[in-house]
Amino acid sequence: MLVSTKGRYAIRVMIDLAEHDREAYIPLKEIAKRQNISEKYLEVIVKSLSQAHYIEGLRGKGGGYRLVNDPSTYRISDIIELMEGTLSPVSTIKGEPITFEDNTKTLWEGLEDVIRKYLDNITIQDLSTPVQSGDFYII
Amino acid sequence: MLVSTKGRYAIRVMIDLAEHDREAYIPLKEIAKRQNISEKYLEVIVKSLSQAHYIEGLRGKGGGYRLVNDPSTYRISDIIELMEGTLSPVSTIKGEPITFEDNTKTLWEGLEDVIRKYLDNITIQDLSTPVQSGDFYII
DNA sequence: TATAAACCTATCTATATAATAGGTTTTAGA
DNA sequence: TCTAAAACCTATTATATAGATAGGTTTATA
Repeated sequence: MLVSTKGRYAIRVMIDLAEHDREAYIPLKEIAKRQNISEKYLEVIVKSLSQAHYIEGLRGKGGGYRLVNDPSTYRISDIIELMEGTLSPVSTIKGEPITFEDNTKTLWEGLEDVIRKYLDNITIQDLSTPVQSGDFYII
Repeated sequence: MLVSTKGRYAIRVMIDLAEHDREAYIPLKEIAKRQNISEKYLEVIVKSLSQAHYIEGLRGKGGGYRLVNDPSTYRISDIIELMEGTLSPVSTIKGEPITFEDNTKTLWEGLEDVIRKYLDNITIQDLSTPVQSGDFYII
């Protein structure tokens, strides 16, 4: 498994935020309910997203989270790399890259390459249901 | 991590066999030494390869393992799928495919697709140092 | 008949995954 | 000014997976 629930849930949180009022702060409770993920586990995930300045939190009543930038600027590759620590398809030893035997070195490098190329070209915007111009919000 | 040591070592065993006398049976002990992998752990790996009829073993003195087919017929995708159980980049719950939220379903399917396409087109032969016509064997 | 090999079954340990628990701090609004 | 709602913080726990190891039995060959 290349992408664990942390990576997957992080993407869903970002999509959720992208699909709702970009100016407003959305409470985690709401996201948890919509995405059917425990609020406590989401806390773990948004912490990373927040520290990376992908999202920002506002404390206190009326608080929540919102995206820092436009959904089109968040590449899936970056989110996964943030959450998983790497995009490499093969294991590393104590954080150090493994020493590949020559024969398979290019195999794994090439694989990481196609994975990265694919995920580089997909953004949160691509995965978000666009807010229709006909939609209206109660602000 | 998409590919664990099981998948990686399996590929190395296959390459090792491809690079040596195709008719002869190569003892695991030799492969273990060359590849610097414990013989006991390799036993676990060759068991799967053997059950899948990718390689065949011969017991007793003078025995060992050899490839069943030509190196060009072994796709890396198949070997990894055999060893890891899946080529899917995301986790499954109790062996059942996870139910994806619609937004990201195509994301993960697309990712599995590019991974498979890449690995489908590489065979054990591609990773093996070809036996030169100038080389000679003592048979 | 000794030796070398595959083959078999079980066990083990460390790490990563996936979460949960129980708080403290901050802020808005009644 | 108090209360509610929210983020934020630190620690713990359960389970699964990864990555092996141990100790044997069976089989074939020279």
